[in-house]
Amino acid sequence: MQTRAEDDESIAATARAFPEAEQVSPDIRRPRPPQLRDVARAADVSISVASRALNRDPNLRARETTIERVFAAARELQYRANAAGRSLRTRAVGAIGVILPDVNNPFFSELLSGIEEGCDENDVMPLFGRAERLNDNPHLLRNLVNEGRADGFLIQPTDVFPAAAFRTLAVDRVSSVFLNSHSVDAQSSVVLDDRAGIALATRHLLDLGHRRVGFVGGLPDNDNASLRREAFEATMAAMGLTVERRWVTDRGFAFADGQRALGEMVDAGELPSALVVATHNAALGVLRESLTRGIDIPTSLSVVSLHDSPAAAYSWPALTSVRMPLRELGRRAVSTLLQVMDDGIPRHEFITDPAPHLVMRESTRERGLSRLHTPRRD
Amino acid sequence: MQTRAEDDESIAATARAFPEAEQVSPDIRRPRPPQLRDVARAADVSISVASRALNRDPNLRARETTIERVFAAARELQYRANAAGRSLRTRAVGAIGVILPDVNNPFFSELLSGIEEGCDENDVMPLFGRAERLNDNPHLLRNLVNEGRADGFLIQPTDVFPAAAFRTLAVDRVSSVFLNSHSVDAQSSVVLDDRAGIALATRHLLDLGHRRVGFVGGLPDNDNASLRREAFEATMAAMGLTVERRWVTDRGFAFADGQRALGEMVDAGELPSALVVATHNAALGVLRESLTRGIDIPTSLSVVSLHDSPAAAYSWPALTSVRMPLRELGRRAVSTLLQVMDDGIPRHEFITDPAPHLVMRESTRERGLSRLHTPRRD
DNA sequence: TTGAAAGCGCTAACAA
DNA sequence: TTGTTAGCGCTTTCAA
Repeated sequence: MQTRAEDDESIAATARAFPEAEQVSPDIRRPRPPQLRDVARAADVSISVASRALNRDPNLRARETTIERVFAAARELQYRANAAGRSLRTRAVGAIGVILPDVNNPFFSELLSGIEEGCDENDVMPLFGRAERLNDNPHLLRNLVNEGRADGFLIQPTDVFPAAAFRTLAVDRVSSVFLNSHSVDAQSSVVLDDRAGIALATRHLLDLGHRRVGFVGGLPDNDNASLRREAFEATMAAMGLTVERRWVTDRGFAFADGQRALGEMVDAGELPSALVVATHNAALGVLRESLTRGIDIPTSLSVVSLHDSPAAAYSWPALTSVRMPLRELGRRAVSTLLQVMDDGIPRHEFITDPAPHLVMRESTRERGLSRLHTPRRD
Repeated sequence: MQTRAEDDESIAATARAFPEAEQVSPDIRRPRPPQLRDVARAADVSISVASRALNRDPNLRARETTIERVFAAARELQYRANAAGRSLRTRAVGAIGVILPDVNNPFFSELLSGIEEGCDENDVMPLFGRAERLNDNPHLLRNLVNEGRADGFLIQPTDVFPAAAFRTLAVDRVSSVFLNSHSVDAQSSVVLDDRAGIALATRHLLDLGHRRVGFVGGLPDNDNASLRREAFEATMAAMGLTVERRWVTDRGFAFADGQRALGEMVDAGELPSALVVATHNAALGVLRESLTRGIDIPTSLSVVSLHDSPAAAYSWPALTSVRMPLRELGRRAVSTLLQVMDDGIPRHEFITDPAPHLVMRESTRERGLSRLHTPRRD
């Protein structure tokens, strides 16, 4: 039996642990979610029949009515299999890590939708992570795997990525699919038809009568950047046009790179009459720099970019761009990853359908036409 | 001993199970991650001592060297506790769902960083989800809980949110914290000092000599919008200034709402000399509309917005804005959620530190000053 | 100061 | 056609 002092201390300890316990009613505890055994009981079958019915085990030879009873019970109870129990048994957690750089890049919105669609279709859970986080926490990917939180990864690499973080994936033999990366060390990949996109953008300018066409590209040692530049040069060459060196830049894919590219072209002398910009953010940078420098787009310079986004409609002037099938990229990336996880065989998928599509806005115009809309007064 | 026929059948079965096994070398299998038993063996202790040492169980009375041995072994093996095993036992998974609208809103980048920081500090895993997804899949949150994938939620609600999806959280007694929502039905919340932010923006304009100041606000039945509008009116009143009705709009927080607000103000007649815009995207819309309509910012109209983002530096002209402590909001939201999950007591936190901070760019100017930088030619 | 063992929810091998 | 049961990796109670 406790003394009075002990009673007091015990009460005090309780009070410290629950400083506002009086505000919490005891029945506020969250009820236990329904379990497989509840479903089995409700359907009047054994737990194992319930499990095999819900998982559509082909080896289960049961009456159709029995199976239907199980499903009805599961629906009724809003049963969802506990992920931990299942994962412990199956050594797979039904979740994939999705590592993207720079989540606020406006063009990701559609990619994210596609990935979520693919996940919904295949009943897996996406775990989104910003690539920046790998800098603070280089073991993140390995930890995710070792903790059994992710079965595989979707990764969009960039120039500024900690490549070492991805090496460990190969070492640990974790399935991963790279998004729109033509880099050779991708184990598996799903890529867009960048070549067709750039060709479409370039031909658009040629169709408008432009002949002095420049190219704002990515860093020279980036595989995607080289591919896009080659596609530009090939399209020009197919028309019998040569590309002036001074009108081709390779500063990078970011907003500031686009600003710098246009600035340097201006400083170097005469401008081309039109520019293909290899990526969306750089094109926004070009637009911004043209405002700063008083270059009128599209009257004196037409600009078209690879990749579209909502921000393209918001810019000044609204940006003409080539819309790439990013939603499809996301969906296919998920299904490809699941296949790779299933059989361990690397795959390289190429998305040609739907094809790239030109979205005409205000930043391109026929060569030599004067602008139509209200000029900004000064 | 097996017969030849049995051998054959066994081989056939293997082939069926691994249809393209010849392409996969046998050692390509992913090695089993280290387990607690491996750590225990390496440290020469029992599995239970290892567990209690790693979890810093205060009831464990063990030699310091023993504990150190366990940690050394864990480090050596890169041990990470399997989440499924732990979760099965503890009924908590160490993950929180983070539901945000409109991931590509540029201002989220900093909020996301803060949330990830908070998660790293507390060793929990964020599961990001776009609110749009709740439309396709209204049971998402409940499923996440019933599957044992998330222990609680961080939610940023908006006008277009399926409120019903959140009701179920309360019904199911799932801990959740609302981000910067002053809405009354938030069980718990962490909010910024919007009032101070709006006051700072307004005073900035007043300090520049503006007296005819307008306000571009959110929808009238949005709690945050009302609060911001009241703060604006209070700051004006404190200076003895009245607010003209026609210079106050309540179209909403989106880009297009800002465009529409300015358009309607222009159509209605004389403009104020300065505008406080209650949110970032709407301010970008105001800037865009001013270009369309040939209104020179900041010469004829100064614009300042609540909330800053990288896009503010990219707009034309670069947007002067009030930087709110979004990173801190993210960090505190995580720690608050963990507290609520721990004791079930709702909390309402108010972030005043760091204080809102004015970021001067190009969209505000002293009343009556002509512009300094190179005008855009026409 | 340390260890043995039960049991979390599920799947699948095996038994009936 | 259906049921019983072992065991996935971990934490924690209880015993030593």
